[in-house]
Amino acid sequence: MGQKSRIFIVDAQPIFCLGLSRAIEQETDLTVCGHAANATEALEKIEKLKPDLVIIDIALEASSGLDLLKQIAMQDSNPPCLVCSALSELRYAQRAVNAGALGYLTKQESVSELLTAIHALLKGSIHFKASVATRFFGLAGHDNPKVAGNTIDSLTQREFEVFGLIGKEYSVSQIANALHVSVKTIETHRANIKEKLNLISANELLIFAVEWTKGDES
Amino acid sequence: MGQKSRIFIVDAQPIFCLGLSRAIEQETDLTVCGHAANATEALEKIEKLKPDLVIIDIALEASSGLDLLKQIAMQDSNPPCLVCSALSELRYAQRAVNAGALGYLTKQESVSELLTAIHALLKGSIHFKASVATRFFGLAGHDNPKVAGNTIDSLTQREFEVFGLIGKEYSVSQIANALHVSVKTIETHRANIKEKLNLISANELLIFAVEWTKGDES
DNA sequence: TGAGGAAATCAGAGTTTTCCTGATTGTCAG
DNA sequence: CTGACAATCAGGAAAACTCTGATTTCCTCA
Repeated sequence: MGQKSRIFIVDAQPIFCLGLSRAIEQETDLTVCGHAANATEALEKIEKLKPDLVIIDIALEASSGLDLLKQIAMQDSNPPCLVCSALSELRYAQRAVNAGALGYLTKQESVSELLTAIHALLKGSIHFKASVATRFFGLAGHDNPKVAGNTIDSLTQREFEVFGLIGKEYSVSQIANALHVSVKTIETHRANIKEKLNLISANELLIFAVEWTKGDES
Repeated sequence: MGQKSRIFIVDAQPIFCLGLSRAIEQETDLTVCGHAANATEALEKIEKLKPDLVIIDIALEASSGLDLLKQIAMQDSNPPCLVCSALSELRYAQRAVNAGALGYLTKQESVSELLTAIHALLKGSIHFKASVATRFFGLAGHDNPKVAGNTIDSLTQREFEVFGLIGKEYSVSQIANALHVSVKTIETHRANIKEKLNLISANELLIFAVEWTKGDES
């Protein structure tokens, strides 16, 4: 087999990083070529080291891993990226994919599952849980019309405003008041947003909006 | 020195567990005597193994690490417990202390910081960040009554169950169904929970509960 | 031992939100 | 000028929320 595949890790938790490194180094065909705890450090080192795969957490310090994913995608060497996060894949997998990730793994997953995902991405395929795949990509069924197009980006200007206010925990009536329109209008916007984001209940929408708003500034 | 101090790990993330083990085993005076991913498994093994120290995550699968802390405190051998969680210490440290923890470490902390905390607890002292200590225990000042007062710990058994289900995004009727009681009962519980946690709206309650429960889901 | 309190259960009634079904107006591209 | 899309709004039924109560059971403690 000769050459080992070189993996770069981006994670803000040193202890988790250590575990990840050990799990990878146990494999005969894999090695860790470096790691970083934040986006800027990661971009520099990835540019220089040109790894075969990047494992990246969404929750970094001072920035979102989603932004980092987009920036990596714009680099000359564009290595496949596997997201490994404690955050629920039902809420983040699709955003990760839109940012350029080819796989999503929760930190609750076992070491063997991790290695399976790594090898899948190195062979050029993708890795997601079945639950995520069926819900967002319609892989279980047959036809998948609008598919992955349903993200924040597909929201209209007004819908995005409403979405932002939901994320700030505004009630429907408060939003209507803030935007000087009818409550009914806001209800329609909310329904459209849910449709576009594949969200089922109002509670899901609230949580998604709050998390999105939070992960965007901190 | 002879005997190594034996440490038991309770964490639902296998990869993090691995990192923790490696960090501990690197020390000449420490060893890992076992680990568990959930509360029941942890209680059994701790009873049997009688470790010198337990490192425990708050976000376990299907149950809270806080309950586990309380149950450990009721065992014959009552080993010191160090909480190591991704959740903010400003928000959860006090609850951990009330449940019996002697230290709180975030997963963002370095390996050396981890080892410092472990050695502190093994020597019989406690380990908290200065920011936590001053805020909750008044160590900078003088008097400390019951501090911040309204926490999760003030919830009754039933209220806590409801709180947990809210965090799993159950609707009111779903909770009523799951617990085999009237919707009205759940509404009362929710009102009481809001009162105790100083939450104003149902949305606030939902978000707080989800934040709390985060990590338990898959 | 019995009075008080906390926990858990539920009801009535009014308000708000949710979730369907629609509809109207304007804008802009082909 | 037509069709697609964005933004606005309505009606109505069901669910959830909020408030003010009430009952029962169980435990404590004076």
